[in-house]
Amino acid sequence: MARLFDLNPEQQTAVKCTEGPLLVLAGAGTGKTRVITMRIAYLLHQGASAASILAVTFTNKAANEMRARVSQLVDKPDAKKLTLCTFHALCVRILRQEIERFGYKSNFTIYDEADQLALIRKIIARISATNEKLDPNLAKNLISRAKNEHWRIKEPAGESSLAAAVFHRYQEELKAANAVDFDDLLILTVRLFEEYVDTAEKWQNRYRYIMVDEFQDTNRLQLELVRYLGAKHQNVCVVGDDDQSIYGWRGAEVANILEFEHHFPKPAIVKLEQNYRSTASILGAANSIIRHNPRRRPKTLWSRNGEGEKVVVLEVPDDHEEANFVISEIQKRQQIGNLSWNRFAIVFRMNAQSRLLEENLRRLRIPYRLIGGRSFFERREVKDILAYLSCLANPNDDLNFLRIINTPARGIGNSTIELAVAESNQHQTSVYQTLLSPAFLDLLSSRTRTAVEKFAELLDRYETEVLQPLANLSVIAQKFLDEIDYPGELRRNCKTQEEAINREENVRELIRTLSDYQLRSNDGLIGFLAEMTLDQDRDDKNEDTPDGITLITFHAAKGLEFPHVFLIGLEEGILPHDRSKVDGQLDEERRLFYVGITRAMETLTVTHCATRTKYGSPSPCHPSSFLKDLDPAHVERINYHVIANQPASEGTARTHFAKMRELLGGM
DNA sequence: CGGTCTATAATTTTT
DNA sequence: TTATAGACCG
Repeated sequence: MARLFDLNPEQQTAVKCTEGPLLVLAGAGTGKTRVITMRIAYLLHQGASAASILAVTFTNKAANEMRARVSQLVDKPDAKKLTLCTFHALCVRILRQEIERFGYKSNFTIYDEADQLALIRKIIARISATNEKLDPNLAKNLISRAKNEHWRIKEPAGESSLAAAVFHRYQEELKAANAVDFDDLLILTVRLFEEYVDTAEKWQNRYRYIMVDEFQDTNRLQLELVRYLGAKHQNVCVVGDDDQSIYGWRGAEVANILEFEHHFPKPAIVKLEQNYRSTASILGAANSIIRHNPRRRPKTLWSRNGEGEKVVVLEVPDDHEEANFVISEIQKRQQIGNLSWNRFAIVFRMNAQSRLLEENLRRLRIPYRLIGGRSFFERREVKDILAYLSCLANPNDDLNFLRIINTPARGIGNSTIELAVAESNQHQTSVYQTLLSPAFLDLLSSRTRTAVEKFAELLDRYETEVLQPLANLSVIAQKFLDEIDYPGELRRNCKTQEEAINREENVRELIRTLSDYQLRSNDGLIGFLAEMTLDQDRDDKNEDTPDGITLITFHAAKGLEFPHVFLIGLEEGILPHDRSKVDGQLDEERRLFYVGITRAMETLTVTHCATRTKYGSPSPCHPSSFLKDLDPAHVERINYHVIANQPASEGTARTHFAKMRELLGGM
């Protein structure tokens, strides 16, 4: 463990404190991931078995990154035996073994938010009276909140009668479809531990050492889960930073980290305050902002990186000028230092703010990467194919079944489907089961009957094939798609050739992903589908990331770092956002600003506009109230007009020349 | 039923 | 400005 000497004293303490509860307060850029990975290596070195170590993260990305880094420190077989995953993946793993106690089958399907919404829409349409209206999105949020708040209580929350009815029905239908949603994964696992002491003990014994990353982002249920798992051995190490808690609006409880000792008594507490990322100026600015939050564990970041340039704060006339200024500033620095575009990030509060930037960057032909936007999985063809595969894995999942029952059209029309749904409701069976029943088939015309029988036979045949132990899933999937002529369907539904080609490529991509999956996993189709649902952020996973300026929201920027960071739109109403000025959410907005500041390694520029075009019309803006808290010792306020009137510097002129030549050359 | 029109509202989004 | 949902009409 010679590598231990690479760590600072606090980090070493955190790594070596293996027994009993441990709270690591890891400020931004203080080497948090390093501590966790080293701690895992240290535990193994001390003789702990890899199978007894559990490390939980929030995102798949974090889990993958951690696994990669641990793999460099420990033996390969050990690395494989570690349980290193997200909360939800851990719950899936546990529930695949235990869920039958709750009346589900172990091949349960996981509904993502789109599935949830589709189901809720269906239910609202079915049960609401004509004069009643309920926004499905609102209903989804109510249901999720109710499930999270009342998971101990069987009765739904006292919402409006329609919402309560939808809630009730929703839960019934999920169960009937042998499906669970994201909340259920946590709820059922916690309930499992609560209600079955022997099972709880089994898992407590399994995981002797538990680590939780980003603990400030855990919600109530995730805390419960950790409490149960760690109850016996108490070797629970949580790592996080209350100052970076920015997901309160999604149910994260900062209290979990602020009151850690209530749940795990007498923990060791280690503060990591030495920052390895930023200059002293940037940290000074960050400290001066976060200091104003009342409920927090005080920390003061410091670094040996030197003072660096002062943080620049600049008021610009309007949002167009803002975009202009930021981009030309980046262009200038890129040119002068011959830097790659990768080193620059522009950070904003709302996705809408990226628009102007994009327009400008496109016009100037500067490469950029826009982070965020959930797309791949919202594409119809991807959803369709996953629905097909889902039906092969769990044909009783009505939602997925109905999605594809007549796609491509195969002679099972709406009236037949309605009849089948009605029958299935009456007999409390799935639509698929209904289709198989002779009683139902007798109700149909001979032509429809043939179509239904053919479809049932098709599913049954492939279901069998998929279940073969040595089944090559991607080959089967491809064969299946060809047999139902999905490519044809795709072409028929596309207006342009271009669109069709694009969608076909998406299909190939998915099949390829399935093929890759099978090379590294033995969990079959069920496992693949779960992974697809639990890891939807797989847009550019395969593509090698090209060079470009990063455009990103404050939220999405957490955990990342860039040499040169521009925080834009620091205006009252945007950051802090108007919609968050109710109850105590101002703290979180401040933390958001803090997160933004601490992304910067070398330079930080903050802009705000005097006027901004909001919803089409210009409206005056005031500087964010947070700006006045910035320690003047680390900040330089620049007058925009002075810069604007400067003649173009040599660097800029050269840039323009180069661009022009490039343009001309291309013609 | 499906297309077009009009009113309305407008963060952030790990699983 | 723009996206979306509901109304409205052919």
